[in-house]
Amino acid sequence: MAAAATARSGFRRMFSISAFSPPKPATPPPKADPSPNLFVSGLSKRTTTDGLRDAFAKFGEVIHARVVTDRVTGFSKGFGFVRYATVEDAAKGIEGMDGKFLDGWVIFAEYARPRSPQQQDMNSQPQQSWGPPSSSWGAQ
DNA sequence: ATTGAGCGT
Repeated sequence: MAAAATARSGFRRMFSISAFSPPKPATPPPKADPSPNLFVSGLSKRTTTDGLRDAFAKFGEVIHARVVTDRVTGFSKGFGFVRYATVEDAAKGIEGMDGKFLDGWVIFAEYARPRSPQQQDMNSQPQQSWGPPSSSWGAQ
C-alpha cells in the first residue's frame, strides 16, 4: 500500500500550493474605543427614549438615554444613544442588547463616537472676557 | 412627511 501513500503525498502537494494567500490576517470586528456612550441603531419607529432606557437599564446604570428624532417631524429616526455610568456597564449593555429584539426590530448596540470636541465638558470652557465689548449693546 | 444605513436638538 505504498502507492496510496504516494498518491496522498501528491494530493497533499497539489493542495498545498499557497499561491492565493488570503489577505485576511484577522477578521475586522467593529470594535471601537471603550466609551460609556453607546450608539444604538436598528430601533423601531415606535421605540421611544423611555423604552430604550428601560431596555438598557437592565444591564447597567443608564445615566442618560435618548432616541434621535427629527426636529421637523418629531418622529424617531430609528436610532438613539445610551450613556452608562461606567464603560463596563456599557460593555454589558452591548453584550446584552446587541443583536437582540426591541419592538420587533433587531437593534445594534455599539460604542458611540465623540460628537464634538466641544460640549463634552462644561468645565473645560475656554477663557473669555466676561466684560461687555462696550459695543453692540445699543445696536439693533 | 416615507425611505431602514447610520452617530445626536
